[in-house]
Amino acid sequence: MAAFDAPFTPVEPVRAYQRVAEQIEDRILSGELPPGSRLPGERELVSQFGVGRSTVREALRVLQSAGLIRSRPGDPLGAEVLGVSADNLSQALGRLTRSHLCSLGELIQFRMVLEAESNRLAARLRTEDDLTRMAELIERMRSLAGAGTGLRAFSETDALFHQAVAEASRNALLGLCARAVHDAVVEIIEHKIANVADATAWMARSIDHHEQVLAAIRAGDAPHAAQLARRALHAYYADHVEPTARPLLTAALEEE
Amino acid sequence: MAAFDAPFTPVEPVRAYQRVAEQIEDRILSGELPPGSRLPGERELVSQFGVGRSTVREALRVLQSAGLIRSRPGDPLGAEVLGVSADNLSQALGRLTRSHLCSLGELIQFRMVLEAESNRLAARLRTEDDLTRMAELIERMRSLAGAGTGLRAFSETDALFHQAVAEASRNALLGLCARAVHDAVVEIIEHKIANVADATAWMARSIDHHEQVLAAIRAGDAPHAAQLARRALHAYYADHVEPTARPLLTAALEEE
DNA sequence: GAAATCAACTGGTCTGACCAGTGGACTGGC
DNA sequence: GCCAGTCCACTGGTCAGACCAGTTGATTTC
Repeated sequence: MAAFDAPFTPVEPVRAYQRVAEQIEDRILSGELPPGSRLPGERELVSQFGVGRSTVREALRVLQSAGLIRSRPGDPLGAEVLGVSADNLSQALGRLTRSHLCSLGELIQFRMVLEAESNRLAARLRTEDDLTRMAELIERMRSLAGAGTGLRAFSETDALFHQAVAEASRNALLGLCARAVHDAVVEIIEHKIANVADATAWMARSIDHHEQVLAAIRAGDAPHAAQLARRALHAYYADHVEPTARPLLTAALEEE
Repeated sequence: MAAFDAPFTPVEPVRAYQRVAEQIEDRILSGELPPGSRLPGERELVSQFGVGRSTVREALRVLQSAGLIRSRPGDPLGAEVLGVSADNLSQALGRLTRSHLCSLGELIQFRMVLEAESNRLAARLRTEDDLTRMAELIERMRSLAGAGTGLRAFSETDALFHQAVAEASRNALLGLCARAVHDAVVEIIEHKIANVADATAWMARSIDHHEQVLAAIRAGDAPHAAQLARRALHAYYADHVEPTARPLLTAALEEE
């Protein structure tokens, strides 16, 4: 049947650097080269693959731009394997936005969807351990806010809380994407974020929000947990998006 | 205040190829180099940037692996600008799955979320033009199924329908990501997809589903439109995911 | 006028070289 | 024995020049 409309597919040449990159990528993704391990030096790879150094280097460039490895001049151990992360995703999302293929408003709306779904699933599937961990993180946020140690440590704990929710939702992909979108958003309106007028008040409100989320998740109230994420993001970002996009953002607010 | 916890950030060296790649990427993303336009030849870029050819080539490799350009040996016009697409996203998602950082089940679940939300928003925001276009595409699917021209053309029209829904939802990002996830899924279980026992029956069911979606969107019944996407994906893929993931997939089925 | 030929390109690859930076071995003084 | 300083082999980053296979368009040939 498949022979009807496309008996043959066009064959395009495979470059040498592609096959080198593929071989290395396969070993990284299969776990044979775990994060933290080292690749041989470039000159060693040259002799192992039987190609020139420029070919090896182009392959390494591709892997590096995909965030799979990192290399440092002078390092006698060779390039370091980083493993797969969400960096590449957020980079791609940032490009989409920068090229005006999608707007900041769409990014925010997308994040509303992801976090809401994360919360919803967490409310249904969370274990006691998940709840304990989330409560711990909120406690840590509270102490950080009290100590006045600045926003950076607070934001890190914030991210950990979201990660804990993602774990409780039993879908790592939701969490990874939400993180990627978050990073892309921060990259775009970073300067405005840094200008939070009163950091203390902001942290207090953030803690309050997280506690509500935790309560909803603990109670297993999936719709409410989802709605909390939507509302919080809308309230926080609505003023930052293009005025024309605001009605669309509001359209994503209610499920019903 | 920011001076408290991180007065200085570490400065890492910027490689020459990075700055070359950045300059070109900026021009592509800003629209100054629209899709279809051509970059100068490598030797020309060498003299414009004042760097060696290997540096230029590594920069082009990075851009090419990001899907922004494409080059072909012997082409006197130089590398072609492709613009931003979802390819990079699906590539990143495929890597996540291949490295077992997320499972096929999570991918499917993620797609359920995206398509459901796309349908929901489309049901609220669609215009008459959107509805007309969707109806046209369903008509085209019907004629393709009747003509027995094979699955490929049918699947293309299918993709166009989903794109039309995404347009109606006024959030391109949802559509792009759904497409990326779709591609990643196809890449993983491609062989099983190709083995659809009875293509005719499958196409008939697909058309039926699309008609239901269109009806819900036309009626403005957002919850129902969303639910249709969830159910269809669940019904189609539930048998293909790891048995342990099935309860999780089912958990994402109902909103309530 | 159509077909075969040719020459001037292109990108892909290889080689060999140099540089700045890194880290371990070696050496000195204590 | 220990620590500081020096040194050197080696790394990745970059450059220059070369060759090849393939494309393209003009030129020649019939």
